[in-house]
Amino acid sequence: MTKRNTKEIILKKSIDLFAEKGYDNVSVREIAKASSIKESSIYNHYKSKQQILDTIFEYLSKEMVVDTQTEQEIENIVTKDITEFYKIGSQYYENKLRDPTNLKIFRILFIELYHNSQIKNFIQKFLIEIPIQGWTQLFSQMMENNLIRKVDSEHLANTYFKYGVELLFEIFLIYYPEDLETHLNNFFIKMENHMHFLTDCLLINE
Amino acid sequence: MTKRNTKEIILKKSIDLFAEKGYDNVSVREIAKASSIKESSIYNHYKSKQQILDTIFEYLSKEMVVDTQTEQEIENIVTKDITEFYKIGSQYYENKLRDPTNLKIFRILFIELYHNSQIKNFIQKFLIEIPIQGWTQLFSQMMENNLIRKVDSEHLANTYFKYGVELLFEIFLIYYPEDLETHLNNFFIKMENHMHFLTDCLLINE
DNA sequence: GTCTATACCCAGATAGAC
DNA sequence: GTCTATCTGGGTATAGAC
Repeated sequence: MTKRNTKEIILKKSIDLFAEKGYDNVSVREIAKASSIKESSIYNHYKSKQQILDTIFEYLSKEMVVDTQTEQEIENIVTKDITEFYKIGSQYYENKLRDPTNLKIFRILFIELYHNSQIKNFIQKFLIEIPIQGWTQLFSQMMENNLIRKVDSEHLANTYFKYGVELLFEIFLIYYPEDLETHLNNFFIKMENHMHFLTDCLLINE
Repeated sequence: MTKRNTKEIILKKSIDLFAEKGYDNVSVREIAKASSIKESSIYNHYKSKQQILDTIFEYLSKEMVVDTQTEQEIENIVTKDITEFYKIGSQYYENKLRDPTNLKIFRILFIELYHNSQIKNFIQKFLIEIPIQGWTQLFSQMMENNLIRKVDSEHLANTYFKYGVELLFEIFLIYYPEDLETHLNNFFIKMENHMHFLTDCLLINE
């Protein structure tokens, strides 16, 4: 049974530790100890501490790819129901955030954000540009379908989604890891309430 | 002229360096070099690196105190003009954010937030609780004055202000220090636009 | 109050035996 | 592939002369 996959254990334990204390505040010695291995052995699997971090980001990048099924769903919205719109638009993020490993990696992203341009690009893309674009599209459709009044759809998308991003900053930078499950559940509830609040404000008066 | 206030120079240079690279990534050696002094001399003014950081936070805490004049102004709103409401409500934050030293210290706060409970409390208080409370009060007044439709004023406050906090996270964690001036100017413009967007959505139909 | 010199510790990483 | 042993560098902080 040489099948004790050391390389993967090192990765898992690194994710745990980086998420808890930040990359800089975790030593290779700690990772080694957590992995029940000697420091030097780590270098048989990763050429440096940095490479462990790179591997983690690589993993997440693959995770975040928008599958073609979701893309299709967004394209094919013909329903007239706001709830249906909401479900389709939020499903993608909910799937990603419900995964425990992803959560830890997100925590790492938020911690290291300030001095890592790779992360900056990632966050800008996946937490700002893509979502705002998607929600703008969805709100535009709602307006065309006369579900809500016609206003600046991009500003509406920002109003909706930046609220959520702020909540994520709170969760990952302030509350983590306390009551993570609870905060996350509240997050989804709040986002749905927020959507209702906004669409209520924009109801068509007939 | 023994009036070359070393203690203050050390503090200023520390603020610069911590804001640039984060507390952990700045060494006492660096601070000494930037202050044109030897490492050991720093310990004549501060008993540890940590104490320099404490002094910085102490400074900001004094800065952020709400003066009684502002409090009075908020109490005494009798005007019927939305713009006037907005000015009074946002003046306090604008004053704080226009100061270059405060900006650097805010950057430090955002960087160190994830592992410093002192900062967590500070941010929760000054960037979440107090503002939301203040804006809730202001929106309530607007509703009583029939300037906008009656909706959940606290949710409206969150909708308004969390948008701004998210922008601050972007500015201090992603864009800093590039085009800081520009981003800050845009921030104030965006916040005013956002206010108009929300109040427009809630205009009374007569 | 500032200096030189240094103590002491822990970081990341490597060499080479098994 | 894992170990022991060790290198090198940089970190915070102190002692004691001037």
